[in-house]
Amino acid sequence: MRVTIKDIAKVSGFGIGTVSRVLNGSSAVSDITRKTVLNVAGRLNYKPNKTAKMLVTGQFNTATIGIILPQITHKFSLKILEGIYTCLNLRGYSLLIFNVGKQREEIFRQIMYTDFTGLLALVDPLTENEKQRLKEHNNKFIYLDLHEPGENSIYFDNMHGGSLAAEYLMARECKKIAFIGDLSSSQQEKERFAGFEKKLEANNMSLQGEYFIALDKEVAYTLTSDLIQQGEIDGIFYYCDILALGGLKAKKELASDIRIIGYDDISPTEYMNLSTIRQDGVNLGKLGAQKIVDLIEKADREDETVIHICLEPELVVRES
Amino acid sequence: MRVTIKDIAKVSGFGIGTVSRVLNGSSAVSDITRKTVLNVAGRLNYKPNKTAKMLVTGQFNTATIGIILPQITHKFSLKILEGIYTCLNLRGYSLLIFNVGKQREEIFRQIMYTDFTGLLALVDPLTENEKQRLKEHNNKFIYLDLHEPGENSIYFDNMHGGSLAAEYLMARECKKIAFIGDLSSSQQEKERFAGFEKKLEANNMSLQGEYFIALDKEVAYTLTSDLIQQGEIDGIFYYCDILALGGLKAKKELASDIRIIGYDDISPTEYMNLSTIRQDGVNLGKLGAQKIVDLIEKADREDETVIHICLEPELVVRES
DNA sequence: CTGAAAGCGCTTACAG
DNA sequence: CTGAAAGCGCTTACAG
Repeated sequence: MRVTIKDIAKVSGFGIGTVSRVLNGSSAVSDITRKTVLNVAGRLNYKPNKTAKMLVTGQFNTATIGIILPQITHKFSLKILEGIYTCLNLRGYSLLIFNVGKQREEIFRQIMYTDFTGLLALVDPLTENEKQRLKEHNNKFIYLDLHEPGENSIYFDNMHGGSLAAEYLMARECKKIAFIGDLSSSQQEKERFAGFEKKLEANNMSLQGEYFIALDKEVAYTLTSDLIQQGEIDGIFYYCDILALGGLKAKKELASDIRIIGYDDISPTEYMNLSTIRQDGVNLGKLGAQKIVDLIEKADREDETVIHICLEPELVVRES
Repeated sequence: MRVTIKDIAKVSGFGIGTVSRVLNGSSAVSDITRKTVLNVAGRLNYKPNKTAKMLVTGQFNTATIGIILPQITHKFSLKILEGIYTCLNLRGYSLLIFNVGKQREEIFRQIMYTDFTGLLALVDPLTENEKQRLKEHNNKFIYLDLHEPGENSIYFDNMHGGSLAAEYLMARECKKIAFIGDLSSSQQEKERFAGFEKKLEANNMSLQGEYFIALDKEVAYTLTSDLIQQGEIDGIFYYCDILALGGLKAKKELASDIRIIGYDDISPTEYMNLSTIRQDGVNLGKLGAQKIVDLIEKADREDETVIHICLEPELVVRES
């Protein structure tokens, strides 16, 4: 199979101890020995086994936090990642982003064999089986931007965010209000929608339309154009800024006085003067990193309180 | 020190084989044994040593690419990261982002003890010593967004980018041109500046001012305001969009007809109608990931050609 | 169902 | 300067 120092020893005629010494560049080896061994190692295409090296030198404790991050493409995920990274850097931890392209089972197999110390799971809930396996191996984990009773979770109050959006629209005299979401049907979306609808109903208004489309600016643009031209709608709440930005384009092009509001406050939103519900993703990431590190470093204590931190979003009023 | 299965065996009275069996949830153990062992393990706060487990089960080959990423906060770095992540996901690799907050030496110590297979180094050149250590351990690496003769590098043609910026300004009748850079004095900046200045000189023009400021929108805003009010400058090339966005704000507020151009084409740039030199960061990241994986997977072959890929930036003309 | 033993690939005193 | 041996913490046939 893989070539080991044993093979090098055999081929070169030296003992494994000597081979090890030259490979580590340590002092006491004769020049000729060094050359022969290095030569053989090269010919055999030797690659040291770091695992064995770690075991014998006792260099574990790699101080690594793993994260499961489904959609790095989404700007908002990147904010969370930025927060995590920043905090971890300060605390002296590296960050291992698990491959999510693989089958879920494959990820977990990998996790179980990786010497990381804590896990941050974003967005996607873990199955009972997965949680079980993590716990068996004494791996701490925290949900980020997602919550579940009984599990460590740090998340945003999406219900409240949804209700803020409803208030924004109602305060601007909108009477015929619609919701445009995406197809993910995530916990976040469900809650934003629920909070939104509930607030509307509390004010004796009912939703005039709800649409679930691909998470794509252009699709949102087209849909919004249609809606404006049909004239049945005068206010729209978009599940997130990506969609709202498409809507804003339609609103501008048609010079419509429809009111619209997005969610997240990602980078272009401010520049575009789009009203939105801001979530502090960087802060969520920082908090998550901080808590997981705390959890690990204080792991001895029997402090079994479940972490549940709910961050409040904030209405940002601009000119949309 | 750390508690091992040996300790559990001693305390519980069972052999280490049995302890191992219950810890792995494997079949053949009596219920009472399982309970006792689990109990002892719990009391002793046992944590399995993954390194040993890996060694014995032969589960190395963690398929992990490491990266050294100095400034994740910079939007452009995030684009590269996005590209890397996307490609790695497809190829079945995980991504380990090394802690850069630590001392450099500490990072390398960590790298040497981490079972990753390839390294992508962004922006910051490695020292001779560091390169040496990587090579000794047969770790492949590629520079990203940075180049160095003799080392694998994938990077942008910053000289050309600088000259494109000069052409943009000259084509718009600017006669008194300035450059605003940041304090990093990075390879990127030097080359953009050099390309810019050279192109100016080739057209018998000379730079009317060069300023090096903090990488901060507000600082760029203030400086640009001053420059506009002094009236000595009619065209500015900014090292990157972050700075140019500050300049754009000043231009708009003062309704100046000064011409400005940035670099990178990060997300808000398009929305703000700022002209810029676009670099495809996502693509750079993808290419880097692809090449490092190729390098690893074909490591046996004696294909020692140094990789040097230079990506061309592109002028994006908008209304600034 | 359980214990003793061999072994994963490497390092490092210890003799010589 | 070099070899033989012990050991890192764990798993897994092999007997019993």
